[in-house]
Amino acid sequence: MSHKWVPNLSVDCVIFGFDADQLKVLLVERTLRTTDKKNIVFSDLSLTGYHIYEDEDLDSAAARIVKDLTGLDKLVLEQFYTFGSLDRLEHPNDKLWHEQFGDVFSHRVVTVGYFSLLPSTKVKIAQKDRVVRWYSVNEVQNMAFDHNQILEKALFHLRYKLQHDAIGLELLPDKFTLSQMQRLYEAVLGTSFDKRNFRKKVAQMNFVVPLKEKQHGVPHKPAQLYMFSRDIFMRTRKERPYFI
Amino acid sequence: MSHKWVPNLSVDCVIFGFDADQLKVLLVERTLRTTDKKNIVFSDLSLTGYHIYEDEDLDSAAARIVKDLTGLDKLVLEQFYTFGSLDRLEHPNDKLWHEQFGDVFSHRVVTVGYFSLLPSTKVKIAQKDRVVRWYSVNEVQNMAFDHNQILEKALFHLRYKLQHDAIGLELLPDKFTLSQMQRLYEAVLGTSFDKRNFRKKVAQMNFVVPLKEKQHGVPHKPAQLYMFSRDIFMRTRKERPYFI
DNA sequence: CCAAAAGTGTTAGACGTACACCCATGG
DNA sequence: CCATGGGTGTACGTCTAACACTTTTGG
Repeated sequence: MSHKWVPNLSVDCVIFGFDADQLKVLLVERTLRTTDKKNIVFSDLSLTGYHIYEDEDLDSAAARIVKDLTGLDKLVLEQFYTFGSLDRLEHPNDKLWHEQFGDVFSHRVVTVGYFSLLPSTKVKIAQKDRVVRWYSVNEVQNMAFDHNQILEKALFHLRYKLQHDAIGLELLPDKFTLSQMQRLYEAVLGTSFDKRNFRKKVAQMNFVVPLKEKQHGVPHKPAQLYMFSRDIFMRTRKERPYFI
Repeated sequence: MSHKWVPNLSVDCVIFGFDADQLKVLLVERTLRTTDKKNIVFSDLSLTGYHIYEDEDLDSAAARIVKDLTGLDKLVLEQFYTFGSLDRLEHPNDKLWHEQFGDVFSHRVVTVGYFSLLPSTKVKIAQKDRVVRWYSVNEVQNMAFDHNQILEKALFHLRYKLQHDAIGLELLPDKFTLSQMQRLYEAVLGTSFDKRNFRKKVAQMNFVVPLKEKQHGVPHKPAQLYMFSRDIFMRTRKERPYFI
């Protein structure tokens, strides 16, 4: 791997996570300081992205970026849209930011958007030099570059995938309860479901498998735990597309 | 417009058309001749694409390419996927083709795929220097570069759009019969529908509007003509997603 | 024994699917 | 009058949506 990057091509990854009852997204703080490093000019948030390398294809670049940030590989990672407006890096803050690098980014950069799903509890974020945190998707505003737009489009695709591919199960921990699953669907789709009807639907999804195990130490009736069988899902996905 | 193109970024347009009962795609002949121009080294087919210009965004590049080829603007034109494998231009024929241009394309080119829909009868193809024709999507094989793969992915998106956005109506002429519409859906989705059930569905789509007009000069009972009201479609699309 | 979330069935209406015959026209 | 595609209704089964109470645990 040469690590010589292509100046006008990047990949941005929208890493979604789910935690208790909120849909989260993993973001990096971008802080511009004065040259003496004493004062902050501005500070905002950006998606995790980087230029692609000359000898690396798009999917690998996305996988590398996610791996570097979370330490995880083998995530669901899917390309959803490519952004190439002429003005995508033209906000005043973005220009200041680029000046820091001697203006090497002055031309238009086309970025390929990928999204990734994982239970937010799975991640040990190990970054010394950058502040990386989970943010609730509802609370993020005024991100760097055109990243609000990219997040918006990623959300749209996530909602679609959740309804057509049942892929949202990637956002849950390995063992989960049906209530957690329902809260995930409600958080992502922004609706609410009837508990009984939701469970009837799930009962038809034979890739959601009950375990011989229940919750422990909860101050109420312990719930049945389930797992997602990727295997059964792959074998039966064609017979029937599942919707909630 | 500077017309200085970006060497590692292109747009490829998959232009779908529908004609009687076949789904077609507009392709360009790519013929490599020996330097004395007397003999043909090889000849195959490619999608219509070109590099983007430095001062042009992706959507505009796609619109320009379609306009140059068909003379039409204001088409449905939608980005569907971006292709950036390292080996996408590595087939022996593709290498020979590039050598013709003194190898300027020797690095990896990332291409953004767009698809476009129109009734194939609407197009007057006006190209002196290139052979451009409609081909049935079922009959095309061994296209240039990775264009088979791009067409495959475009087809997938077309099928999806047809079922979820009723956008396939763009493929029909301004006035059409319900049988034509049914043949379109059958050709694109590769299935067949019961005539009565299909018509019941269409009856629920209030953006498919009956005209005060019938077919003329057909050797059978003349069919009611319909039009697609983009206006009604836009106003009602949120209330209910339509599927066939 | 209280609070908290888990778990469970029925009914009415909408929708999907299967199926066969008569109609209007041009030649 | 024949060939061709246009046009129509019904019945059955499945899916959706609305709705309320009992259970099990920890504190």
